[in-house]
Amino acid sequence: MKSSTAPSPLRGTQPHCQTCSLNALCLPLSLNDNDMERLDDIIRRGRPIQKGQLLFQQGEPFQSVFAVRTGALKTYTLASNGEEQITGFHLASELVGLAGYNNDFYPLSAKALETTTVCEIPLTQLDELADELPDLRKQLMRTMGTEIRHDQNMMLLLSKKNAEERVASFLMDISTRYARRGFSATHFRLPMSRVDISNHLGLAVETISRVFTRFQKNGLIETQGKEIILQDIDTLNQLAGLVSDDDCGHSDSK
Amino acid sequence: MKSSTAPSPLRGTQPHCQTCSLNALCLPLSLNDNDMERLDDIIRRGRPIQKGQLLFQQGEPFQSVFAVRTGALKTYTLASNGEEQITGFHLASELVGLAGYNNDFYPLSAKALETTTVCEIPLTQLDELADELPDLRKQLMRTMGTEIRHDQNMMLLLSKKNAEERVASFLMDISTRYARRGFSATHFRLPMSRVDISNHLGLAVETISRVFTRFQKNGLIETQGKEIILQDIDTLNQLAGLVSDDDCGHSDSK
DNA sequence: CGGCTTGTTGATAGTGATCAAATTCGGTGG
DNA sequence: CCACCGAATTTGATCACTATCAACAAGCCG
Repeated sequence: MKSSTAPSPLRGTQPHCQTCSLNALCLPLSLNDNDMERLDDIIRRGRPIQKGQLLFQQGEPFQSVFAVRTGALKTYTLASNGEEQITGFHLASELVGLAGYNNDFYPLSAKALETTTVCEIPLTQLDELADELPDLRKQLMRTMGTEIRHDQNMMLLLSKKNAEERVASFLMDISTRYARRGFSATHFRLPMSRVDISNHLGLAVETISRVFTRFQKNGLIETQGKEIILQDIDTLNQLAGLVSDDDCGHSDSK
Repeated sequence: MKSSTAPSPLRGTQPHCQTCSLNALCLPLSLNDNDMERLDDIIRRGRPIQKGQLLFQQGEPFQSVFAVRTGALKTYTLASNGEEQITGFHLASELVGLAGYNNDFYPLSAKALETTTVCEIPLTQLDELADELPDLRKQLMRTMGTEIRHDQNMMLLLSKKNAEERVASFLMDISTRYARRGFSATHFRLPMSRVDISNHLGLAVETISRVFTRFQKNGLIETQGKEIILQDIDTLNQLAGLVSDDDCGHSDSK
């Protein structure tokens, strides 16, 4: 049995899944103590990644999956003409890289939006463990299923929503994810730049800026640089036409 | 060992994975004979679905995953305002429904584009089998990974490409998938309507129609209703800015 | 053959992109 | 602590792509 002899959160201290405050949200979710320890054994914790640094790059050999411990990442794909599309932002406890499963090479790149620490999970070992721990297998597939639903919601957003609806959807998405982590759902800091937001939402930067100011004039939000306060969640939700990520529109409709 | 006593393709004949011409593309891929038989045992083959019929509907209890045997399906999600976004078309051998994994309810609907037969795989049994057959588990995860990459390519298309590029991408995607099934890559029949295409690509029907005629004038394609001939694949590919679904942009770029 | 759905073509308009410029922010060094 | 520089953001003016509206043609099926 491992003992955590160093309770101080100093750099160099190796944390473990068992004591990680995120284990109820992260991959260990639903694993029993024994299984969690086996997962913990294959995880590598490296030094922090600085803002702007790449965690992995499209085309590199696909070797590991990552879980964000602190900080935030963006993942993006490159079109052959060089244009990039940000496919997602990843906050603490979220898994990055599973999109590449079945590929010898990463099909996307991941870059740190701020100083970020991650747990690295080597693919070969994760793969072996997935065959031995049914709960882990299920959790991996659940994570992939969630990713698919998220991406399909993004397709809907990109193909059917106008600029205001996109921004509202985006804000509510981030809000929900912060709330799930125990942070305020109405007052938070956006870790990404306006350019990143515009890229992700398929809009021009200028449009993001204009919608933000319009929302502010209408009393929906309050912004101060990257700090943001959601003042009228109901209207934002309505604008977003949002269906929360988990109920997937299951309702009495029709 | 099962024997196929009825070689005639009459209705009512129950085919099996072992003898299915699609087993090299479908879920049984990479399973050995023994494993394939166990998978085959849990599969149900029902009567054909007629054009326009629903295979399952968003919000219904999530009970089964399906593999298309013949025909074609579209899957789509509904926004809360009722607008629908077609997230994908599914041809023979392709799996439908995995996007809902981890959900108690289907997060999307599936409708037949033409008379279609499917293999139904009950989720609980598939789930059990996935824990017993490592190859099946890997294949399921590969399928989900492919779906994620496909959806992320769609995000790029919807957010960065103009009308002509979208249509070219679409045509090349369909072409590639037919070719993989042994059909012509240049001469095929689109199973979906123009409206479906426009919805999927985030364009108006009229725009689809106009791009088709423009392509025809420029000698890129030849159309006759749903029949289509690709006459200049190189230019189409270039327009698509396409990166084939499997190499995911791995190249010497940069 | 007639009614209805699907697809095509034309004219116009609107949303958001693009170009240009001003302003603020963030970090750095004096 | 403040001045300064480059980057990020905001604001304004104009343009373009594609949506929308309208009408027509062509399949499709009873």
